[in-house]
Amino acid sequence: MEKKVRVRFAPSPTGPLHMGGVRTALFNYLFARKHGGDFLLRIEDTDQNRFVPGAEEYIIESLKWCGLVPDEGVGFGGDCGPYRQSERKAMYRQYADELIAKGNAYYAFDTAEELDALRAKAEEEKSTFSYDLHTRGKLNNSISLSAEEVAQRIERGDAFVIRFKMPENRNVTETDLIRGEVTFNTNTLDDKVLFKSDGMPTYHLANVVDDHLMSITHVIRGEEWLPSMPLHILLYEALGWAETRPRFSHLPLILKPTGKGKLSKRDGDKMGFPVFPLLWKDPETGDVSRGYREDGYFPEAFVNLLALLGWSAGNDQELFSMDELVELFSLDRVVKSGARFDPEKAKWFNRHYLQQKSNNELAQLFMPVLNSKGIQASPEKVERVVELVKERCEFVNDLWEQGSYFFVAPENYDEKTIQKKWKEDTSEKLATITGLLQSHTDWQAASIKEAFSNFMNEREWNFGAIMAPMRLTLVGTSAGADLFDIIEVIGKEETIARIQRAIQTI
RNA sequence: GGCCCGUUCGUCUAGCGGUUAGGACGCCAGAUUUUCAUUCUGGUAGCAGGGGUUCGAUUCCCCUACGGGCUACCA
Repeated sequence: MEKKVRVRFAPSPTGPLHMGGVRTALFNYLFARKHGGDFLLRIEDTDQNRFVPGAEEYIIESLKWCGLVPDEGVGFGGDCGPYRQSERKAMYRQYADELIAKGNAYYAFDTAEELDALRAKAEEEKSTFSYDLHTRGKLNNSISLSAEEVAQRIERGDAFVIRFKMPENRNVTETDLIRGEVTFNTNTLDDKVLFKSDGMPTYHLANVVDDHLMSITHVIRGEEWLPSMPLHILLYEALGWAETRPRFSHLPLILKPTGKGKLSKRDGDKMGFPVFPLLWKDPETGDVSRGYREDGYFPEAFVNLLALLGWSAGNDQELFSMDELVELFSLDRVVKSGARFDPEKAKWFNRHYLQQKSNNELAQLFMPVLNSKGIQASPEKVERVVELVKERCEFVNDLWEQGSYFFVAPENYDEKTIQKKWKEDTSEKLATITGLLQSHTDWQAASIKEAFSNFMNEREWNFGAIMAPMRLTLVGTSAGADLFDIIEVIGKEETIARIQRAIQTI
């Protein structure tokens, strides 16, 4: 019988979740849903020094905003708890001890200072220090020291760590679900610390123990973990869990839009796009990092763009709902190479989703923006404005930039347009038109336009020559929605007032 | 330096031995629009290099180059 699929997203609460992290969560979520399995959230807070207050809450809120709600985990309940590693602290030591008993791990008493010195010395000699089969015999550990001394040191309360004893000259081969067969020779690997002197496990031990205890079937994580895969596989073996251990998949990294390396917080600041799902305020420095949500992205757009960063459906489709992603997702369609993030395309996704929204829905999102500008307007008017300007918008906030003139009169007029379009007789003609507007009663765009047209024809005035300056008086620039729609929406009084004001000003 | 992963238009990608190498973003041009934007149509641009294997390589293998990751008592 096939085991039920269980995957986990296991971030460390050391700061806000990066969009790469969200993508990892998304792929895990999609894989779980696709196979009718479970998606868990585990918090890997084994490093007490790097704990950042608020980070855990941020992670949970981010997942919720994206619609990636875990079936189990911190904040979501479940039978395999606790899901916070700091709360599982007590159970890790026994596994470390078991490894020592089996000869797969050993105590090491070397201090951080001693190891630092060794590393520094090696660097001077243009080599690298590695705690491995070549050096372990010369260092202070339960392999080099006598059993008595080891017992004595422990008795005495000397600080120690527990290290994995990397076996000699073994090829560890694994078929990564994304990358295919990958092989490592253990001679190139070092003796990683499994259990720290502060009583906490390291990532490696905790991760393997928890994945086993939580019956995780598939580990889907970033490529930065690929080098530690052999260690993890060896740990499963040493603990006797080889038969049930999970399969591995390593996702490609998300790279900077330009330049070298993986996407970082700095890139967002520098190039003006968010790298975090939600706005984040650093509790230490007070620095604020923008978020996709606060920048006006719709969660469905964010999810969609993330999904396409390293995955494709194998055809030309680029727009997917969450349901479609679940339906179509497959690990073997994940790309192997790193993906440069393109902020321009991100906007394009949002534009698409914005255009899909109903006028009513957008009006409701736009209303708070208006209110924040101190503008009160009827829902009907807001909806009408949305209808007229939404096609030129990418974000809800663009509605204001594109449609503010529906609510407030222009304060100044574009110089270039004045010079190009405002002729000697323009003021006079506009004044005449004011009269026409004054007497017009059927205040509908089409009707006004018709009246205008007739008026122009009678006088043999050039339609275009007068429309441009007229637009200028109402909008302040030569851009904007259909002129007669504007006239209709702002109303007779306001239209005339704006024209008159412009005549006086220009 | 060592280990591992990767390499198709500027960018994201399709391609899984025989294709005019397809799509999308961006960019450019034209059409529509009384303006701007939208929309539509068209265009620009790519298989890193060198060896093999094969009747035939973008596709398979090797080497080189380049890119990326890891190399902590961090995850």
